[in-house]
Amino acid sequence: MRADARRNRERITTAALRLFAERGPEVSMEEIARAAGLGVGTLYRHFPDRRALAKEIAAVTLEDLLDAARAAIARDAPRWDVLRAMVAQAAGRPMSLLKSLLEAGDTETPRLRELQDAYNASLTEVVRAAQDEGTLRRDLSPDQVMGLFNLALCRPGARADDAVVTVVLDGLRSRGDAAAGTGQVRVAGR
Amino acid sequence: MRADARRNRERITTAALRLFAERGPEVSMEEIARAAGLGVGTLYRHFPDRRALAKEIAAVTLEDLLDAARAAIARDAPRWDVLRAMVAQAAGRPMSLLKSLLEAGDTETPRLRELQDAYNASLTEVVRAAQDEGTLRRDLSPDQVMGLFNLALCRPGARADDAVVTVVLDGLRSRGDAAAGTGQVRVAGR
Amino acid sequence: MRADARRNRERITTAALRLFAERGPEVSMEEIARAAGLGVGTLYRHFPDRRALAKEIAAVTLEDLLDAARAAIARDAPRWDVLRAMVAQAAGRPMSLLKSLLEAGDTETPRLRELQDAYNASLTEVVRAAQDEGTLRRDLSPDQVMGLFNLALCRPGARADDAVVTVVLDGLRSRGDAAAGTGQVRVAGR
Amino acid sequence: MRADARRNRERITTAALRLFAERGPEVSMEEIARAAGLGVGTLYRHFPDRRALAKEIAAVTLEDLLDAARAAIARDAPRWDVLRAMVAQAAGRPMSLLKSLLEAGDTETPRLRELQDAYNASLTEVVRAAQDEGTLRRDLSPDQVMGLFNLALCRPGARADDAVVTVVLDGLRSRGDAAAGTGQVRVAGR
DNA sequence: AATGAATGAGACTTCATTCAT
DNA sequence: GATGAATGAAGTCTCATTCAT
Repeated sequence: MRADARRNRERITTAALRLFAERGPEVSMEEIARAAGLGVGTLYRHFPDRRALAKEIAAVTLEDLLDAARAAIARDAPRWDVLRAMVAQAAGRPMSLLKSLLEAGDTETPRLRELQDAYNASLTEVVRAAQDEGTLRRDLSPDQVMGLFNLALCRPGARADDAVVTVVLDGLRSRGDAAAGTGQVRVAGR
Repeated sequence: MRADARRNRERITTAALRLFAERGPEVSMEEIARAAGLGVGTLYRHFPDRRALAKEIAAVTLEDLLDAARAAIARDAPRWDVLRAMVAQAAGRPMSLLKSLLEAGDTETPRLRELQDAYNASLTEVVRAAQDEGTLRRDLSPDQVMGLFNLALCRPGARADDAVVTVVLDGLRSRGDAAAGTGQVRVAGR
Repeated sequence: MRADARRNRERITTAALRLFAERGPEVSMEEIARAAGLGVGTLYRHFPDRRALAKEIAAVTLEDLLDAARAAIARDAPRWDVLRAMVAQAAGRPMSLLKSLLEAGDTETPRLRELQDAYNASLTEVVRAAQDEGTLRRDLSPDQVMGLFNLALCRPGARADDAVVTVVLDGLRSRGDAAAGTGQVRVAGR
Repeated sequence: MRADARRNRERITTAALRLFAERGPEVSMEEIARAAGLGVGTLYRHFPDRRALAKEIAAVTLEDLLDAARAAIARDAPRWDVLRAMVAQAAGRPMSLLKSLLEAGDTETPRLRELQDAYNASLTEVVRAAQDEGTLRRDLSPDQVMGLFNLALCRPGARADDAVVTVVLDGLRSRGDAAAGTGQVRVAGR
């Protein structure tokens, strides 16, 4: 691939990443192209159709999250903190895109599936460990935890420390844990 | 209104209620008509435009929720249980429609506004009482609680006792409360 | 035909006459029915379709005009005055409907055709006589005079003595005629 | 703008100009597109909506008329002849479109408004001068003259020398003028 | 027979996708 | 290879016409 082609592809994914994150999964192709400073034609040269672009963005996002997750996992810290880090990482990403792709249930995209599997595997690992260390409640499967993360983060303007995330994290905390619920939600005047 | 017209109006609202709940606020008029076993024209005879239908469905939903909320409030039970009942009532309703209408910010529909205000008032009342009785965490405003409910329930297939709702409710529970977190999430195989 | 049926038919034609005259040939069937205080169904019972109603209104109008024309013709007055009377009669009638039907060129409606023929015959008679008496310019066919009348009158709010009618009549006046152009147009401030 | 785009835009305006002139202001976008040999989408790329197309056609028409009017005004000829030239220019143009836009009363389109004002100014100038030179009857305001022109020309197939135009012009001629009414209408067999 | 509800074709418009330049 | 113009299917809405009550 030529240098300019690579540059264009990059511009597209950057623009799409931002727009999908800021405005949800329904942004028009025209708009993405405009934000990338390119014509639609170029967009379609790089991605055969809208789904392909969406999947690419999803994949890139998952790769990033996976890298960050692995880094967090490698650290010598309570698994609960690793979980929190994974949530923090996901804030500001196009999670609603991930979710809508997941809901659409596309079984034919190996790369995406692999990434999802890998991410799920990492998450599962952390979830199990956190459950073992007694910080994460035991009655949830990793998938369900994933669902809750998605939920907490699939909002425009989601931040890692806002009320929703805090409450969800507290809800995930093990009940027997005395240290639970130390996070305080800032009461905002709407 | 003639018997057949009433019957058809009912069919329309039933179909719309279901489709908006199952598939979100973007279902097409054509599809709603089809689901009701009617032509599009009939839809438009009963509701001048898409917004009107959406508002009607929203209003009906809010009325139901409000009735149920008032009934629950009237009962002699812990306010926490009232909150739970309100959440339970909302499951399976077109909450995402409510949300999108709220976001669209239509100030010109008195009935809807009144219902929203009344519902908010009820919720606020319960929230404050639950915070007073020490079951609901004190660092959240009623609006934030509302936001969390919306979040927990604006999903296709949301159920009153699924993992998401359970975790969110637990996250809302006051930390000092020894009885907290008794609810068990069923571990589902995805 | 029963008495109430006749009454309804009358209501319809009255309403249609007025609406076609005031608002042109595009009024909706619904609106005509409403103005008549009836349901659309009743309208369609009396007139198989929109064209039929339009033709009926056109026919009624032509009949009226024809009666008035014949009365005027019978009088002992200059033929020019008869012409003017015919124009005056036509003001406030649904002339644009007549025109649009004429343009649509429906050859299959005997009654309408007969009426048009009869009216044309009367007009032709008057036109020829006026041309003979030297008041109407000689370079126009009766059809063209008819066209000009239509033109002068196919306006919402056309009145028998407004600027347009005056100018058209003056333009029709024979040039050699010393008495021509006595009519003064009121200069309106728009 | 690319060559093909310009060509297509031209095709659209040409087709629209013709259809609006021949069939009035209500032609469908579909039909205009078909007449231009293009898809509807292309129409909408060039003109955001129906009104925009209509305004463009109106503006182009007014520009043409204004140019021709100014050229005629600049000539050393009786103002009456200038008036006639202005009428002649307008024949075959989509005057009914102009009229309907005027009636719709769009105050938000500066260009169109300027053109209308400029054209009205030119016409007013010529009308006053013709009244001063004694050829145009004095009992009409420029607006009324404009109204008569519209009337004479808002017909499908209006031609500069047909019976209607001739009669209207003769009706506008000053009565004291001995030379009046020299124009002969061709008697058509319709 | 009267009513007005139901129908569906057609109008306007948007946007994912294809294709000429 | 890039561009943005062209396409047409699909969505919302209207209205002439049909039909159940």
